[in-house]
Amino acid sequence: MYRNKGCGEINEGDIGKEVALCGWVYRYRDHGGLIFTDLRDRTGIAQIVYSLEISEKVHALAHSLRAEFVIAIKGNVCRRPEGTENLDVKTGIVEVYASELKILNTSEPLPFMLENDAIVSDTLRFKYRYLDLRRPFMMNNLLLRHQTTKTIRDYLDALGFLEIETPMLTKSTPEGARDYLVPSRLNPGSFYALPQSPQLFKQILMCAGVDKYFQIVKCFRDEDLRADRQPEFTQVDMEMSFVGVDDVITVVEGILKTVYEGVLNVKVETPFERLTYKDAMERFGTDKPDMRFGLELKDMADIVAQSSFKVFLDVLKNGGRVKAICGKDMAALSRKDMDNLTEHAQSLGAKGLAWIKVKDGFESPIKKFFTDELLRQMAERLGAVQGDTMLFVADKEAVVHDVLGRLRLDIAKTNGIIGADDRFLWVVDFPLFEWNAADDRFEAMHHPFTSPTDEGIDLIQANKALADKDIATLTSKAYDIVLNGYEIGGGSIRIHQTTLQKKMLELLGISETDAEEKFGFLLDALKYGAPPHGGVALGLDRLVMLMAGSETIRDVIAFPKTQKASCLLSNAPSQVQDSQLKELHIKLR
RNA sequence: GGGGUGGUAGUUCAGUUUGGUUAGAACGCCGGCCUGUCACGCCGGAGGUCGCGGGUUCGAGCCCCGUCCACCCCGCCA
Repeated sequence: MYRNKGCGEINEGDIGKEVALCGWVYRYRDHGGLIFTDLRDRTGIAQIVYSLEISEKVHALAHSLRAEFVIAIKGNVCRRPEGTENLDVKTGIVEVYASELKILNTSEPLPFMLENDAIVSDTLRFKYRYLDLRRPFMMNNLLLRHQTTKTIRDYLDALGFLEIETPMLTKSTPEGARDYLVPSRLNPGSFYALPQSPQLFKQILMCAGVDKYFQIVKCFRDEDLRADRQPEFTQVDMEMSFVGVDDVITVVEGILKTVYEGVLNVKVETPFERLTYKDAMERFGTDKPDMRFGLELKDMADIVAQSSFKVFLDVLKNGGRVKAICGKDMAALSRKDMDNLTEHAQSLGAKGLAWIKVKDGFESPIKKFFTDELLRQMAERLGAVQGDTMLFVADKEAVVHDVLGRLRLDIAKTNGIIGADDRFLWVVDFPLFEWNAADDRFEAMHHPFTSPTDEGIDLIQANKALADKDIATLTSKAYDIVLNGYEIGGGSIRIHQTTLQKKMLELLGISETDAEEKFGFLLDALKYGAPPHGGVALGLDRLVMLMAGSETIRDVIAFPKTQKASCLLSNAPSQVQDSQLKELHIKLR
């Protein structure tokens, strides 16, 4: 027997007992006649004492211990002498007097220190991930992720969901992200694609009568990486039959509430707040607003229309928008600061950034175009008080929202006004289509199987040719779940009738042959009694990242990839032998 | 594809503005001392392809050109 307790599990109840512990030497403090080591395993840290009075032999051996040696000890648990307790450590009331010590393995000096707060470059962390993961906060992230998936599995199981696996070697889909391709040896010139999501298969499971499906599953998208995006990531994928939007939302709210309360012990109020896509864009300039602070975008058109500022007036005349946000405490910024901020806004696509400081009256290069009354009205609408700066963007609506939405985030971060509590939000009523100017056609905003709202269905099935502007106003039964400004999930009610699905594909400009080729198997399945169904997928990595209070999903993925999508631990991707390529009928260019 | 930040000892960084003797610090590492430490302490020591390649120069960590890697962002991510 190596051990009968975890290092972090010994406590006052063990005093007087002999325990056997195993683990890594986290730190050693050699006082000559008395040696202490902090012994670490997954459960925590225990202080081991090696004393000449217990065993000269053990004491001598302990002298040779170094960081990250793997050892097994036996010894008596004792209360620490009064005044030497360490209340920062869970086991800090007690210590173990080693009567036996076995060195199970030695360790070379480490490439970096394992302290929680040690700053280590990502390059080293990824190359020596097994060392990085030994750090308590990383081990905690693994634990947190496990507890989260376990809680979700249990919760969905209790609701009658079946966990079903879908293929990893599947078919390339025409829309969406770039696919990872896998060559088929048995079918020269043909390729599988790794799934971007199990979308079609889960809908087909509904056609099979599975009723409630879920899967915690890897998905793959060959796109550029970000702090919150990896090429392979994990979805909690779900699909349900005979449900509407509210049914799906209720399940997700139940999951998140249970996870937060069960894993983090944080109380969560349901139902979550909901915003329509339109309101989210109007008020926050984004479809994934961070609700932990205000600084909302305000429409200024009616006020600035009364001014003589030609820039604003021209924008309004051309159908553009003039909106503003309140830059808290930004009146103290210098002219140069404001120039930098303007440059920043321009880099985001704005033509410029107009500002009016509230500072013993108003101060601005454009002040002369506004009467005092108009300035007062604008400050009032924005809630701008002494010390604040009003920031204006005038442009096409999309630019105004994008620029102000980002500035809003920047300002909140700089001023530290982001609330401490996590804020869940549903964004609903997404547009059904999105205009793709580059390809000169409409695209599905969510995906081509998303159901329009009921009014939309009526319109589409009225069998009249729809004008582009009508198509653009159609909304869908799609929903996103947003947490602290991150999209942590999304889904929709699907189309379950062949006729409507065909209409949709038509509107998307996907030919019948193409549709048949790409996802004919779904269209077929809809013919044979497909039930109404809908679902959702949660981004597990992002959810756990936010639960862990981390800034990047790499911290909650055991073996993440770099920004160039390589694995520094295994050195993937790598070249392969010519013979392998030959078997796969592939010739490199 | 584009913009930005960084790369100097095992690690984290300073040194680059203004080119000039032997490239520093802290932590870690090695040796010694130490019986109540917990980031133990004290004494001593070792440790460098300044990412890589080229150029300018009497002389390059520092200037110029190229390139690689990591990170952040834009595009992209239904």
